[in-house]
Amino acid sequence: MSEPWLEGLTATQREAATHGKGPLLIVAGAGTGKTRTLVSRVAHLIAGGVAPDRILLLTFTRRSAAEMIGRVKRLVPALSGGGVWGGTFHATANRLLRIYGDALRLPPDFTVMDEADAGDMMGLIRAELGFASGKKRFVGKQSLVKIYSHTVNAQRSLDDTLARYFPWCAEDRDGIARIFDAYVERKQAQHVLDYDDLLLFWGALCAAPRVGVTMANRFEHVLVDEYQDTNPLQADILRGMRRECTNLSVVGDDAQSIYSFRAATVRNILDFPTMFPNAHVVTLERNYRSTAAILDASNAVMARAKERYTKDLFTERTGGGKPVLTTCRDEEEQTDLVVTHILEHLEAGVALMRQAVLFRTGHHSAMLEIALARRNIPFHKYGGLKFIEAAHIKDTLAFLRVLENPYDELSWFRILQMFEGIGARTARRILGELGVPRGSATTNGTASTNGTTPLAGLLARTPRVPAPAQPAFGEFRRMMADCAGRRIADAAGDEPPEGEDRVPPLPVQLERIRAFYAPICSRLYDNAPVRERDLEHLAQIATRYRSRASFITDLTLDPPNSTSDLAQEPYLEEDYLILSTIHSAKGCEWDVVHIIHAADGMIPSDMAITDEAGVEEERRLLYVAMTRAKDHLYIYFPLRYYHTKHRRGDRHSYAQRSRYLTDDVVARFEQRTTNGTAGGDDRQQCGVSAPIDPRGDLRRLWSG
DNA sequence: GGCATGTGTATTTTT
DNA sequence: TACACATGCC
Repeated sequence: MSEPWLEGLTATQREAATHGKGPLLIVAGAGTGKTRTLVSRVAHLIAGGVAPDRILLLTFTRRSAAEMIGRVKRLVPALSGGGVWGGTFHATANRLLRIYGDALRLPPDFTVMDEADAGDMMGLIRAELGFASGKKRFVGKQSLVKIYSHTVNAQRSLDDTLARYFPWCAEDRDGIARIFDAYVERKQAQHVLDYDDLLLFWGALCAAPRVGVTMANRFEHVLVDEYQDTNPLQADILRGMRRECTNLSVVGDDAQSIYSFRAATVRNILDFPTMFPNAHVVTLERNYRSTAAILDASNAVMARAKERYTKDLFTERTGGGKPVLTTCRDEEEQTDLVVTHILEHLEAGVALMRQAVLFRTGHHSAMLEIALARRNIPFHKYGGLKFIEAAHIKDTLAFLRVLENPYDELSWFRILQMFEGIGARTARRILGELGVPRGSATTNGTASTNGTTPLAGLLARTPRVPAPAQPAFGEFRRMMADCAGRRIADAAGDEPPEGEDRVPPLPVQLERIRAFYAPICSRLYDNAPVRERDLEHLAQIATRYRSRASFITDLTLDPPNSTSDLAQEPYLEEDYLILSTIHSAKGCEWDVVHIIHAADGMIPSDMAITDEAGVEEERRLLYVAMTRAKDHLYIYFPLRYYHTKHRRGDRHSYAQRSRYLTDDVVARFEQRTTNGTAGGDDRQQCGVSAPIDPRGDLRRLWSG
């Protein structure tokens, strides 16, 4: 065939891949070759003469963008230099705003803050406006961020959002509104954008008369993956990006929409033909991934959904046996069995990388991680806590952030409180002396009052600092001067020349910061050596970057996964098992999939079952998890959950099987119930020598 | 004004 | 249950 990028596609897939101009909606069920189709489509466009850098591919994670572009390159070898714009909505927004931001009077040195930073800023404002010390508890800072974010992303009024999603906060409405006002103003004064701003400003850019059109027309084709998990604001952006040129392809599956907490709505995919008239619709229903038995069980779960939009998937794959539902005595036995099954498949020739353990929340894998580490089974965990959220990482980054954006109050605040004898109060006073702007809600000036930045101010003169902090503070000023490529001025107001060329390279700056921070780290936290290793890891990442700005933004927009101290950094060639939250598993597939903690309260999560929509979304979550499996699917249900961890006795409660595993669903599984002797015998049978945990055996003495 | 202790509360999933 | 927040002591 003369078009290798279309080889092996079915008629429907080919129809989607070769669609000409105008809007295209691909409704693609799980495992129907969606990625394959999208990749082929991009290759087809390029082969047809579209310049790669005039193609924008919006994906859910940076990882999937990179993977897809890699596959396109393999299909179109001529495309060596790359050039296709790929990434998340947020990363793309950041990139476009760095180019076109002038039109919105966006300062060129803006930095991006993550959700935790946003929470801290909300907390600061909440306290300053006097909402922290009332008789009644005012809405907390994390909740404030959630409400704010949901309001912005859903493009609804605050009243609406409160009534519908946060009814228990509705009585604080006026206070919330005041805090939001101050929050918006302060971000502006400090040259910072939060996640939502990235989208909001991109949207505003689209609407700008001249630049908007220029920006939009820069792209001949826009393609969006996982469209079912976009929110109204993102839909608006797409509309703004496609006013004159309507080449827009979106791919999604309403049965896999699992991000409503981010204001994603399935309406986007359902209303696509209305929003973009003359849209061509292609539906992919044939599943190429899973065996018939796995698909049958997955379909059975979805059959009970309250609302269904697509038909059942079908497959012609046979064999592989029924999926296995194992009822375990407790989490410990579940862990034993998972490890046993994994090793069995490994012996049978399925590499660890082809196997995954999926779970609802990050900490559900805690016991398993310990067991894996003990048996020297390498693993890589996706989802859960990011190491970027660790205090020592945030501390270190605060220095870089201030160097990049001297108006960044939160980072200043964080840094100042690292010194002995400086707490919140003193830190706030020093912030004032340095002239860090706080917006007009407080009387401080705005960014450019006296033409000098807070950083220049710090280097020009030492603020009043309590005695215990003084030695370190002097060192701090020298360190910051080094990193900024400046000198400490002796005469006040005598600011040294900019001298950009004297700014040391990023790794050198980071080295300098680490040296300064090391004693602080061991004074502030207990397990300093572990943290020090994390910082080495951070330095390692930094070597890949030329610019400080892109290092900082990339870390917030695309944070590396948690480096669990138990998991030894796996080398690239080395085989390792995948542990993942179900959310992070979206779009992936494995030969063998293990779903653990299929108990009510886990799947569905206790937190999610407050309303029917939540219960339905959790159902889709289980469906997503199940449809990741190609050949073998195991679901585990621990009967008992212990309340106390290390105490004597066995206070426990009995769990219910996940409500989605109804009898008709279970009938599609091979059911196994252990009788308390599962671990040891199995291991001997399959010839795997696994050390037995003495503590586990000990516990059996009083819990069996 | 910093820092430790005690009480109360949210508690998930990700950019 | 762990963590954040607020009060009280140094």
